[in-house]
Amino acid sequence: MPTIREIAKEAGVSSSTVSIVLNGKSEERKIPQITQKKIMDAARKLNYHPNVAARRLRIQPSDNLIIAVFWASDFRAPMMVRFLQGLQQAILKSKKNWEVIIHPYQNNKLNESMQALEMCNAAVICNASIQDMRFLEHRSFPVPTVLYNRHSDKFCTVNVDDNLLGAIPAKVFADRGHKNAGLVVSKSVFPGMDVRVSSFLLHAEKAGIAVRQINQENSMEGGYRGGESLCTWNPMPDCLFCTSDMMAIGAMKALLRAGVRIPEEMEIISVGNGERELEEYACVSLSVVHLPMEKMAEACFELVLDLMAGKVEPPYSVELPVKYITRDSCGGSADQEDAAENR
Amino acid sequence: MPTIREIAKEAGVSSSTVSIVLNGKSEERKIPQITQKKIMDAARKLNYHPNVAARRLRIQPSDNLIIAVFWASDFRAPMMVRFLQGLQQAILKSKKNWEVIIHPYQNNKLNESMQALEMCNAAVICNASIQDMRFLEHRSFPVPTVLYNRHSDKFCTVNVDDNLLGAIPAKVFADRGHKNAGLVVSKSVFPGMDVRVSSFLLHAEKAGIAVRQINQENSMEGGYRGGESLCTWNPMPDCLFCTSDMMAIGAMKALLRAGVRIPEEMEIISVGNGERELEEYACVSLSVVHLPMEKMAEACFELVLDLMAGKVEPPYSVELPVKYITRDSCGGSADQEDAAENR
DNA sequence: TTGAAAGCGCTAACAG
DNA sequence: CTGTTAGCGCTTTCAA
Repeated sequence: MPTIREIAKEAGVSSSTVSIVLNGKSEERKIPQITQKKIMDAARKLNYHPNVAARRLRIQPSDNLIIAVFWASDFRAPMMVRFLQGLQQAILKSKKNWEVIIHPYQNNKLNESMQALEMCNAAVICNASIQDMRFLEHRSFPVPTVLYNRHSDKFCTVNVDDNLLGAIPAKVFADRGHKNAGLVVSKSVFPGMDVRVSSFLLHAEKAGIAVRQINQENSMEGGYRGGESLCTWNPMPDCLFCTSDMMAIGAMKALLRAGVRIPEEMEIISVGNGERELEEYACVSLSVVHLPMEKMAEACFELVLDLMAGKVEPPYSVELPVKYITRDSCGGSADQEDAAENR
Repeated sequence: MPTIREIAKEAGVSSSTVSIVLNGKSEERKIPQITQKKIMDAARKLNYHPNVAARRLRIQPSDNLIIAVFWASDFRAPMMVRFLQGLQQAILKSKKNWEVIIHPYQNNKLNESMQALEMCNAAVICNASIQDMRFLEHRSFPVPTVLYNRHSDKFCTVNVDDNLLGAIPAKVFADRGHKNAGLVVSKSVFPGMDVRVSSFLLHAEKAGIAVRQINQENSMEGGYRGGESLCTWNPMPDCLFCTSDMMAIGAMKALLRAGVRIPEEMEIISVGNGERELEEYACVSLSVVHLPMEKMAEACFELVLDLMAGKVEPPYSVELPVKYITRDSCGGSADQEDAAENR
């Protein structure tokens, strides 16, 4: 990367003149057109880009702190919104001046994004894949860092009980007398997901519920395909557990379209990882095991603060409770009539 | 903000020792516990936070460029996801090393977030309110900047034709013989929204369509309330235009619950500002005037590149076409049977 | 109208 | 084990 001095040499002027021109202050400093042009040409020729760190160091602006959130820019991107909301809340509560920057990264390529770490005062790393985790464990970190929804014996982390996330729906289905469950899952991208699934399978088995599993993409379309294949089974299951809201909504659409009545003929529970409204305003409002992402974000932030204050030493893990939210798609306490009308 | 040197003075050591300890390299450099403790205590006492710009300047890591996206962290947050996808696409195409950081900011408080501008090589500012725009117009910018979905005679901008966004649904309704329309809108947060609404009103009037307007919050809940009040009208409208997907989906739920058949008794068109799947997998798939956010993001990025290469001078505006997407909620070319089944 | 020089806060090489 | 020192790239006086 060329510096301002190289531009100066190329243009045959001093570096301060270059700085003036490049910052658009030619007028007030009365730099003649010819000089300006020489400089601009040189800058273009050398493909100059200002070094932002140097500029900032010099300008030395505000004294607020920067927290970076690393988030995978794949199918999980939509969930960033809930996390962000929680984080903003926590920051407001703290009454301190924190700026948030979100750094989207490619799955398995967290290592390529690490330069951003060096420009912040604290970091929360989310969605790390197994490979990304391996990278993280082997790296020394210049800033206080918290991991979201992962386990580590090097970092501070914030988690939920993945076992419960699978056990609760199994128990609800058992309590409601179901014996034949469908399970629509997406490809596991971190160990916790496997835990959820195997926990569901385990508790279903214990309760004498037969389970058949469908693997699909984590999207409404994937869920729709899952729902379609569910319809071809004989006998059809009488209940369905999906590991994401997206898939549940897709599956619901496929089932309704095939004439399956929800919840009368098929009760559905999902892992509540999407926006609340998405669940509430689904064709049939969706019963979920709520993943408290906003609360988790708050916990991440508090952990960062504690880490910085030396109140906590890594590794230290916070685990938040999950809760089952009953809506129309399974056990809806509200009027079943409404649910029927909604089909 | 205290510096490393102040810590050093406080602890009675040199600044390099402080640097070593604070970077967790005490072991390899064999700094004794006592010294470590002195330093840590001093740092804590003075509430030390490293200056990230200085660190970065020194470390001088990768040579990739940083583009910052400023996005309002309110009800518009979910739309960030689509923008981001488009941006990532554009970056991939460019074959250059760009890192994206998203900087969420509070509506009307863009000015407080501007320090982030100084740490990036380019910026796209989105969702600026009128007040934010006023601030922007009066400020000189150190980095190439593009405005998303706004008009300016200072900046480069990327837009759609807001007139069309209102005119198209009016025309579709007219062509389909409707005479009585509902209009659910959220509070205007930038002039373009007013243009969309007044354009719809204008073209509806021209076509002899009576319109009644409901103002609601931009959310599914707001849409639901809008749908509820629609049901109380006499006569009920036979078509509905919503200025956002969220509201349309909420309204649809209210209407279906009230027993209104969609599209037979009520055709719905929305401004397609949400995720495609959300529209496709709504109870009745949603016809929309598609807002090409991904394409707009790409255009923003290309404009940034052109700006940096000197191929373009601000102000320069790019306008992208919008297109009407027919789905079941209005004129669904597909089988009406399916639509009926979905109720 | 332009250049020389100081210095932002930090890290790392090297010297003690 | 710890301190001295150079310098990252930039902006901004101040002097010429």
